[in-house]
Parts: sequence; structure tokens; C-alpha cells
Amino acid sequence: MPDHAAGHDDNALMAERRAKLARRRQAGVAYPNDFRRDALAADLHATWAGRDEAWLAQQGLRVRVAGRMLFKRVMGKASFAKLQDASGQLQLYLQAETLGDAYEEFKDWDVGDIVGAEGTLMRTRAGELSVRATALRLLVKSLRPLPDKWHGLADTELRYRQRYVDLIVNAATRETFRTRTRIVSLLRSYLDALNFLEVETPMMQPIPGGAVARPFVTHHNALDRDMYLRIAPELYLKRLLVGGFERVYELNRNFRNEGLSTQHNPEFTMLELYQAYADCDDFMNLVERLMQALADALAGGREVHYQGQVFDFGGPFRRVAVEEAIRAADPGLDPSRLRDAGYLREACARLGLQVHAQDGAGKLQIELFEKTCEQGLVQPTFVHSYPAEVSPLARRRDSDPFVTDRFEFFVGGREIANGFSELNDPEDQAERFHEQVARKQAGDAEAMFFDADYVRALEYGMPPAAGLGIGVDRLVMLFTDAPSIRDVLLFPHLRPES
RNA sequence: GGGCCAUUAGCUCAAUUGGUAGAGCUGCGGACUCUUAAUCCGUAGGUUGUAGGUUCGAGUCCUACAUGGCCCA
Repeated sequence: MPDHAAGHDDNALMAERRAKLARRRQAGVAYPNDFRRDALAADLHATWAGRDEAWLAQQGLRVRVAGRMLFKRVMGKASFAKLQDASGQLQLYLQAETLGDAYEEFKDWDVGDIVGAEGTLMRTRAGELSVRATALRLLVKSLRPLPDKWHGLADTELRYRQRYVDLIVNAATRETFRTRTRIVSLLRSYLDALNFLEVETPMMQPIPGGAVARPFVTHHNALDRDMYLRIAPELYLKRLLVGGFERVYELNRNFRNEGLSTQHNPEFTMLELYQAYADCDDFMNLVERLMQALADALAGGREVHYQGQVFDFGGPFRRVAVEEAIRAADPGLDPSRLRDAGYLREACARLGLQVHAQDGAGKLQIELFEKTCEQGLVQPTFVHSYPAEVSPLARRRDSDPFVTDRFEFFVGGREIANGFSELNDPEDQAERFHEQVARKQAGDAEAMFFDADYVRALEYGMPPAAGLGIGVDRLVMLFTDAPSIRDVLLFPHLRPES
């Protein structure tokens, strides 16, 4: 590769390193790939933790290690360096006497270079396990200097834009993403153990559905038609219930065309699961057990510490209906008029909420709920009995068709999960789609499309079922104590660099 | 979309009412055979985010823009 990338941000430090690289090129292979290691730092620390200086000196255990040199201290004819591999760090002890020419070369290497070393294990007088090197090779010349060794990389923008640097220098960042992977793995094994089948459904959809959100649009050239990046897999997963898979889940990316914030990234990871012959209550119970299992595995108990707060997952989690929550937040409200759109519209106006003319009592209830209740839902809480108006895919309650058997799960004032008894009445579903289309025609860009094939699938008969979505990024934020979604996304979306 | 804050050397940060842009780390040269932010001597490093404006003079004051952070919608 030409070095045009250097350009404007090249500087004296980099020029120095480029000159060193040029000398390496002249001397032979600049980027060798024939060094093989036989040990990892963490394994060595664990294996020989109990052995002292004298014992190790007597054994003369030979090891070959490799990693990025993050520390270099030359003291005349002896030096120390510290290598970081995927498992951790290990110190090298280097002596001019044993290394000869290689020692002189080493003095020319830079922090950030990737180095391979062979030698015997030893312990320093301070007790640090080290490798007394007998051979040393520079494997990769690093051209860009790493951030300050003491202060590290603190600039949040650079941490997000150059995550590779953040990962090199910040152990906490590496730990966050290992935890993320572990959470995803725990979710899968939890559901696999319950005989759920993991499936993959289209990311590109001719009709985006399954959620109320603006989609990204793209174009398929061969078909000459627009396609949408999915906002949810829901309608496809329920087609699979029709097909006879009675327990399915999908854990993958959704895309929603909305703003960036500490809580929102345009692409985010969602777990969705569906189970035949189960209902809303079954899934509240499932969420409760799942959250407890995660807390046990990740926090070592039922208390989860997050941003100075403590969440108690001991259970049973509080369960409260939307209307109860609204009344509790504002005792002045007339309980008999909570389904009166005009009355609710006035209540919204008093709070300075901007609502749409076509919003009915259900939608207005949710506006109130989000404004007055959501933030206060700090401890694990299920909010249930959501209005049918804002739940176009959920089953109406038999005893009260104004609401659906739907819940959302909140922790720390944030929605983590959303589940409900599924609407499997094709005629009711068709009506709900028609209402959505009317909203879309009235200018609501987030309203749903009419999905005729989905209705056709329901006409074959979908077993009674419950469904659930869990926001994986928010779950990871919770268990890694991360204040921003960007802290749990390896490469969060930012505005382009200017 | 609105408000507030930030942007100075590769990294982390200073710079009094508007008066010659500095330090530590990194780098470079040198000393040093068990260091732990090693130490010691010397030295280099800048279009102060961008574009305008006010002023004898702008890192500092004003305007716009860019990017990020926080809060609000």
C-alpha cells in the first residue's frame, strides 16, 4: 500500500518510524509471518503464580511469546519491555550480554511495535513474572505513536472513531466487549436449553414491518424496486409459527432511520422470540427468570450496580398497568376519564406535550406515560395492559378490548424488553393494518405498511402464541455499567470525519 | 430541531484584564545490567478545529460553520 494515508497528519514522530521501516525493507522481509508462539501471558501468570524467583531460575522453563510492546525501558546494557497479547501482559527482561546484536536493534524499536521473544521464565526482585529473553524479533513496525502511556486515550470521539486504539490501550474497553459477547452467548444458551430454534429471516424486506419506526430505504437493481432494511423481524418469525416451528428466536441487527443519541444507534441488536401456546404472563415470567440468570452470571448475584444506582433483581418484579402508572404519577387525574381522548389531550397540553390531531385515547395515554412515568421506573418493573391503539400486532384482552395483553420491561428508567400475546385473528390484524395505513396517509412516517402476505399467513392459522423483543445493546449497557450505547458498540455511528 | 459546554504539540493538559503559545509524557542525542509513571543531562516538536470580523495587537472578544459531550424536544 502506498503511504498516501500519512498525508496531513504525518509528523516528525511518524517520519522517524517510517525511516526505520524503510531500513527494515532494505534489510529483508519487513512484515514476517513465520514466528510461532507457544504461550499466552495470562496462562503463564496463572500457571506459575506460586513459584518464586529461585525455583524458576532453577527450572529454566523455555517459552515463546509475542505481542504488542506497550512498555520499553532501556537502562544501558539491560532493559525491560512489556508485551500485550490477547490474554494479558507479560514483561521481558533483556540483557545486552545474552542478546548481542539483537539488543542493539531492540534499542531502536518503538512502543507499539509487535515483537516476538523466546527465553526462560524468571521472576524479578519485585516479584514480577518475566521472560529472560535469549532471542528477540521485531514482527511488525508500528508507524503511529500510541497515546500517552499514563493518561491513555481519554478523548471520547477518538475512542469511538479509532476503536482499535481504544482497544489497545484501555483494558476496560476490551472487558466491555468480552462481556457483550458473553451476554449474547448466555442469551443463546438460555433459549437453546428451552428448545427454541434460532433462525435467520430477511434483513432486506419489500415491506418493512413489526415495529413503529422509519425504515432505511435501499434499491435492488435487478428487480428495479426499493427494498427496506428491516426495522424488526417480527412478521417473519410469526410466519414461522404458522409454518409449525413452535419456538423460534432471532438475535441480530435491526435498522431504524432515526437520530443518534446516547440511547440510540441507527443499527442495533435485538433478540426476538416467539412461543406457541404461551401468553403475555408466561413471557413476563420468562423475562424475570432470564434477567435473574443474567444477573447471577454477570454480576454474581441479584444486585446490579449501574451508574451509581443499585438495581435489585431478587424479584418478584413489580407489575403495574399503564393506567395505574399514569394515575399514580398524577393523582389529580380523573380515573373515570382516562380513556377520554379530549380529557387526555388537555392533560398532555398542560405538560407541554405536542400531540397529533389523529391521536386517540390510547396513543395519548402513552404520551402521558412516557412523560410522567418512564424515568421513575428505576427498579425492575413490568408495565402491562398497553392500549390496542399503540399495539397493532398484539392480541386484545378478552375482558377489555381497549387494551392488549402486552408488557414492557423497564430498568433504570429505560425500556429493555417488549412482549405480548400475539394477535392471530387475521381479520382483526387486517383492520389494524388499515388503521396504520390511514395514519401513514395522514403523515405519520413511522406508521406501518399493510402486509397482505402476513395476513394471508394468519389466514392459514397461527397457533396462539406470545412474543418478546429484548434490546441487547441496552442489556449490555446495564451489565457493563455503560452510560452510552456507543460504549457497547464496537463501531458506533458518528458523523463523518470532516 | 433548541440550549449549554468543549476543541491549543503525537497523547494528557496550562497560558492573569486582549500584549513574545508553555509543561509532562512520547520522540531524538547521551549516561545507566532488576525497572514498575525508572532516574539524570541535552534537544526537537504549533496554520491554537475551519472561515470571517473587531483591534496597534486575538489562544483569549464577536459572527458563522464543523465535530464531540451533556440537557431538552
